[in-house]
Amino acid sequence: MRFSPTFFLLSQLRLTRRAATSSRFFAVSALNNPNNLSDSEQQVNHLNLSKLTQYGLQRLLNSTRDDPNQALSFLRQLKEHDVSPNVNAYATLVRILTSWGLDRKLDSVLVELIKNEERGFSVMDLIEVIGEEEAEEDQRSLVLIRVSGALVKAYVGLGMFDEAIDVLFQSKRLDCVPDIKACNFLMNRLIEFGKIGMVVALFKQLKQLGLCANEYTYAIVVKALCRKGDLEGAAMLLLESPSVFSYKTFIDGLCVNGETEKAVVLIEEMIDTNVLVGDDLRTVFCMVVRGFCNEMKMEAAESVILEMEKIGFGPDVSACSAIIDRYCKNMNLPEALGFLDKMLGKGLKINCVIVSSILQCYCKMDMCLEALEKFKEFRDMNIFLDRVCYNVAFDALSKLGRVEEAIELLQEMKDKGIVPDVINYTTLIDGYCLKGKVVDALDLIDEMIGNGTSPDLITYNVLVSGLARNGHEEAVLEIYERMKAEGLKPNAVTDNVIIEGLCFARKVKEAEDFFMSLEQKCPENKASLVKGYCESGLSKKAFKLFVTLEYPLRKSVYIKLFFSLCIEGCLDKAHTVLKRMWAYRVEPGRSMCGKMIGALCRLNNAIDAQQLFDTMVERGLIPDLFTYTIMIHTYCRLNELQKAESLFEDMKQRGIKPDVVTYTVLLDRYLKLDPEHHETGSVQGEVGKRNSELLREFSASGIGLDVVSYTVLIDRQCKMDKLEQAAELFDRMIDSGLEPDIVAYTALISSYFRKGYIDKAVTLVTELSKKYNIPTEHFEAAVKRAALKAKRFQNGE
DNA sequence: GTAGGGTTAG
Repeated sequence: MRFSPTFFLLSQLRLTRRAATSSRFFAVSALNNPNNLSDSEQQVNHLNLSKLTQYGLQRLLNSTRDDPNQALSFLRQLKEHDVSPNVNAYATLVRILTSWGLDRKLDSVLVELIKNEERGFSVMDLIEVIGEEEAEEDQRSLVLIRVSGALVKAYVGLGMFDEAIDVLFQSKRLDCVPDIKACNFLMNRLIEFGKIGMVVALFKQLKQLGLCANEYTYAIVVKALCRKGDLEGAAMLLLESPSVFSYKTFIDGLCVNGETEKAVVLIEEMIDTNVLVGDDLRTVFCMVVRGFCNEMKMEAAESVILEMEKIGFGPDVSACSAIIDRYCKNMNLPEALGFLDKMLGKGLKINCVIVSSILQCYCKMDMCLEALEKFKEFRDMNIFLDRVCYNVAFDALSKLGRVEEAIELLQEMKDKGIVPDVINYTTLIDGYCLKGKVVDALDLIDEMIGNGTSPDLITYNVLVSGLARNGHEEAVLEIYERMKAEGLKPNAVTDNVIIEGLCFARKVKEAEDFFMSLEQKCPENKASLVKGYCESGLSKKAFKLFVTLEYPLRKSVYIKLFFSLCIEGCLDKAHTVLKRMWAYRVEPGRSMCGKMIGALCRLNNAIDAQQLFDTMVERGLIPDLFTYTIMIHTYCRLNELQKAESLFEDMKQRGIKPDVVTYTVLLDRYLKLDPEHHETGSVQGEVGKRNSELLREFSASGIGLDVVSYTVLIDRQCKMDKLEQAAELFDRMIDSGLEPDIVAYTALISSYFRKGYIDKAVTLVTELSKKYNIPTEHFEAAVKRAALKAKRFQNGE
């Protein structure tokens, strides 16, 4: 057959038009409408297909070479009659499709062929048969290249990489240079699947086989080397084939690998030599912005935006969204909004990507309500919100326990014509599970499947977690089996959420049984059992298991176990957990450090608290006000004033303002430091000096006093026998709207007693007992003791 | 060049 471009085009158009009708219609029309049937189709209809010999079949196929649609129709009808065409028939069909340039049809035929394991011949046989064709050499190799290319694509599409590579080498053996497009396709997908090593090895082998790599091939291998972190190797390869395409890939590689600065230098060179212009330039600028954002170099990122503006790119929405997203991920909402404002002023149009970052930020900062408000605001501003934005709203509502409203929002989204995807459904399923509405969660699974969206591993993990946490162990196991049946291999997370979930539901026995049933118990699973035991109040059992796990664990395991043991008062064990954590260099975050320091301080374990504190600072985590204060408090309690003072200095230097508690803690310590000598005037010494300093600083700071700080000051005056000043402070506290508590009363009362002001003491006692409903008998002994003391004092004893 | 969203948190 002669190849004519016009003819080729026409045939394609016709095929497209026909393909638009359903295949069912196609088959039926072929059978029911005899007038439209070609000779060969009529032959098929009149034959008993199941008795057709392979030879006859091939002849039939051959007779359709002028109409590939009919050839395909045959294939379909044969399948319906359970006839498997042999290798020769397939070779004929492949030849027909190839000669017509119907690549997509060829692809789907080959995918079907590969999937069908009962075909009775190997795919290599097919290549062989096609290779042996008697046609002209040009024609033969054209067909071979097409078919091997299509086969590679088909295998790659099914994730069968080894087979794809075999096809490449097989066709090479038949003297056909592998299709470069297919090779590129294969290598690209290998990268996607993280099989970087295979790409590099394949490239070397193909080059040895004489493959003519094009610029895309080089770019792909550059990408692979960059993924591996081998930037030098990538640079070397770049020199071999320096196309703009490869350069872009390399620049991206630099940015992704934390070498954005180098990318900038390279780009500057390329701008100077006019190699990079237009959209290519814009693209690499965006890469650089993203790179700087990933490296947290925000000034650099923002300056690139300015650079882009200078060149005339205007505020680029992609680059700007990268910056906003980074600020949002850092939970720096003011910067994010400030930058957005600035850019809006310069003509940036806000879009749903930017909106989603901002909404997400609110949620992360535990401001779900605000996120929802903003969602509505943006929606009412007529900004198009896509399924990602909706999903953030679903998540916010779910976390607030308002899943029903999330479902209403889902309807709103659907009404706008947005089809929910697997992530949308997963979020909502999580929402139902969080509320314990597992039946509704299961209904959603059915709904999504009905809408043609299959649950994925995460969906099932969410579901199974919800089922476990709500104590439905049979359902858990049922879904677990269903996952396997659907080819979704449960992963460690699946097993972990089941173990922890069942423990959460106090089904420890079931959790243990499940754990035992696992064929392979990974360290993560054991860690989850530790957490599960903690969850159900079995922290000692958890600890026993924990000590046998001699490898680093998830941060959350240490934290959970640590706090559980602290609550149970098992301080030694808690300490062991902490030491293990350090030994394996598992770093708790700032808030966790703070909490752990708090727990250690409450146990007066200043040494470990300090060590954790120092580790925190070393790792660049600045302790917050609470952490500083609790450390200062602990040192005060342990009478290590020097350490307390240096922490106090330290926090002020870091710009963390001490609050009323911090000042009170320090003042109280100085006050109590030298109680014996308060009357001899030693308060005028070092301690007293510091005390006055602190007081001045405290009042200068403008921080209002609270009940505790008033009490400390009252106590101080009492200890110095300045009872009038003490009483004055007491009144001032009441005047300022504060309610003196029992401690405040007691401080003054005891001084009155001590100094023999029995009447005043009794008045306060009466007031106190009335206010806090305490029977006066509680004070009788004290009153008697005080009265006796006063009498003795009067008698000069 | 499918930016940004879903799982093991107290």
